[in-house]
Amino acid sequence: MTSILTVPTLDDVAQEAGVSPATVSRAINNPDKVSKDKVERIMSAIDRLGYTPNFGARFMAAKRTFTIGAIIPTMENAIFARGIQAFQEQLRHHGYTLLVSSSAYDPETEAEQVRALANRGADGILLIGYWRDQAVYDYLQHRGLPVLLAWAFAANNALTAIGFDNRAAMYRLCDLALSKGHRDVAIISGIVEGNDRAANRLKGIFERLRAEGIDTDTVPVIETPYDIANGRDAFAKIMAQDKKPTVVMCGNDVLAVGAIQMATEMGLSVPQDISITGFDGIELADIITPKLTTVFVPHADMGRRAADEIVDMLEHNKPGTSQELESTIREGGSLAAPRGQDRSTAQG
Amino acid sequence: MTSILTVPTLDDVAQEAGVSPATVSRAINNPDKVSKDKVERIMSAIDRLGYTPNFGARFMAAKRTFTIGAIIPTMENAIFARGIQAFQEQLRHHGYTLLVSSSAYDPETEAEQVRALANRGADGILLIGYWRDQAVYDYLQHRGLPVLLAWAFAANNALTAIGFDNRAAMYRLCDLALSKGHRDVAIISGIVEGNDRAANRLKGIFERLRAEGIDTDTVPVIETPYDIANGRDAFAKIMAQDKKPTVVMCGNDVLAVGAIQMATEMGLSVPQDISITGFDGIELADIITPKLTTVFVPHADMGRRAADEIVDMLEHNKPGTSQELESTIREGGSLAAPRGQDRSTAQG
DNA sequence: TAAATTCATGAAAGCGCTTTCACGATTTTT
DNA sequence: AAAAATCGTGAAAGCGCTTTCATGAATTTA
Repeated sequence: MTSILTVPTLDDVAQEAGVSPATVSRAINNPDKVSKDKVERIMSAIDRLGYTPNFGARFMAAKRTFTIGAIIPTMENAIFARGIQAFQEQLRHHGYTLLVSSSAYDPETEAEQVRALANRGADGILLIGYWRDQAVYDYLQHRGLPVLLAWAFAANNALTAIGFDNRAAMYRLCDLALSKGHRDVAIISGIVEGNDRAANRLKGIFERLRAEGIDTDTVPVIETPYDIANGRDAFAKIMAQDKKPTVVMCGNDVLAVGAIQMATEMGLSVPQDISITGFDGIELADIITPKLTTVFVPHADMGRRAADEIVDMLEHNKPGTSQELESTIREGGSLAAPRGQDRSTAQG
Repeated sequence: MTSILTVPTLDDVAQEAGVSPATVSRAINNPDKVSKDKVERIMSAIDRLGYTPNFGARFMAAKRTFTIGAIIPTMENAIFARGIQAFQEQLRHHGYTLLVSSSAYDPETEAEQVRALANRGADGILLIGYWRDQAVYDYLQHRGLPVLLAWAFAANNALTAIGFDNRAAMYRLCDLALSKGHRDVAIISGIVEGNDRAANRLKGIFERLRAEGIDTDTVPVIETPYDIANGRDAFAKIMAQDKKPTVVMCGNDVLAVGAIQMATEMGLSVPQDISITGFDGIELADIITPKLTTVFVPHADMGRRAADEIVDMLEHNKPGTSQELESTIREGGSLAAPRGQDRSTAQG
């Protein structure tokens, strides 16, 4: 047993191995710059002492931490939990550590956390989506910190991003709804302000509806934070109005699940009485009855690729290349032709 | 605009404010030890320069980081995601930062991450459950790092823990099943090795069954990692055997959801043909049809309390006091009297 | 009013590491 | 065999902060 509460330092290792501290440092970081026998002696000394390098000191001296910071809106949504889990695992393979924090969708908190991560020596930062105060991007650039954006992809944006086109995906889903014969659409959207993903999903629906000649000003839209309970409330509110929709398109699966629950409780059967769609393709979508018709996004894959990409950016000190991922529509059964409408002849 | 890629240091602030670095440091950490006017001058200099203290340097000099490390098995299970989210938020209120990593239920990974967190200067560490190599505890003690355990509570254990009694909770749930008339029980358990929560849940069932005079050696038990797909497979396997149970008790909700899905696919209706129970009380439990009869655990509350407790331990440098939380049974409808058994006269 | 405290401040040491520079020993080249 | 290049190593500086210690000024006590 070693002495109590004395953490061995690099100098201790040097002494134990009978070499200079410089050599120990090299043995750890550049073993090929040190003679075989000394490396061995040093390694055994390290084992004997139970030495592990002090992170703070290392950071101070080397300015590198092999740490990536990530700020996500919340861990409570499975899409981020899964994506970040994959991100972390892949990062580990590259020898990097992940520092996560969640901003609870609050821009101020996010900005603060960006600073915190920078000061903790994050070598690079992963953020969700594009929209945020320019000051944040300025700060990051000022500190020379590479940023990678995830969960979104916009073709003509200079920032490196890895994700999918929320607008196009929702456009396609809306297209599917129209093709089944729906013309009366209502929307339960996430909060759009400061959230380009939510905004683009909404935009995707609107664009498709307009292309169909539908006046989007008459389309009921409820904007509410992503939460099952909010999905329930919003659905109830929508169905309380005079003009009832035949399909309710939701900004994500969480809202859609709430909507389905409420529909069921109201005695409406989905999709016979009302169709409901989601977005994300999380587990919930597959467990609810009926299964959700939703946009499936490869979250874990995105996390993995994001890890590869940001490490690549760091190691080669290059800007990074954006990647667009495929999202696919998964038909679960919550979307069908509206009442009195034959699926095969679907056309308004 | 400040110069490119030059992060301001404390010395820069000192110069800008016309005071010594020592005074700046004091103004930041002990403002009452510095004259009013200088504090003001320093603060404005800090703002002007956009200074934020370097974490590594601070850690080196002060040996405190106001950082808590947490290692959870996985972020993919909502129980940890929610608990940790609450833990982090509460920690933030206390002025602490959270560093999370997940071990994927691998003891080696966990041990490694404990070291990593220690070297990053975590002031304290949160771990899940009791069971792990004594070497980990020794290491932690050697480094003088306070540990708090969560998601488990054992009355006569010296380690500070905040959680609930998995064994007793499962005992009660099993009791409920027996009281409905079930005698033929099968179990889908999580992997028990190295997981005291899983082990105790299993133990709780066994104890209750033995108290009823049931030979637990004849009870089918499948041990499998927590995963919906595994729950499905396990259920199928159980129902493929000659002796069919009337109730399948699952180690957590995730397994139970898989079991229900498979039961439904096999054409069995739950709970008429077969009863299924869960554990945890996550969202999924409420969304599946039928809703799960499960043990509800106040995960977010546990996270919040854990934050309070570990901060208290740190600030007052005291051992900390364990807290037992209440878990409650929530009847969802997936557990009912077995076929041909009247609920009111339930008795085998 | 003189002596004793208290207070605000700065100089400087040191936290544990990496890395530049210098140097002698070894190897390669001519 | 001499000159040039390469290699392994150690001394020492420095990263950005906190904190002890010393000092002179302001305040309190006797």
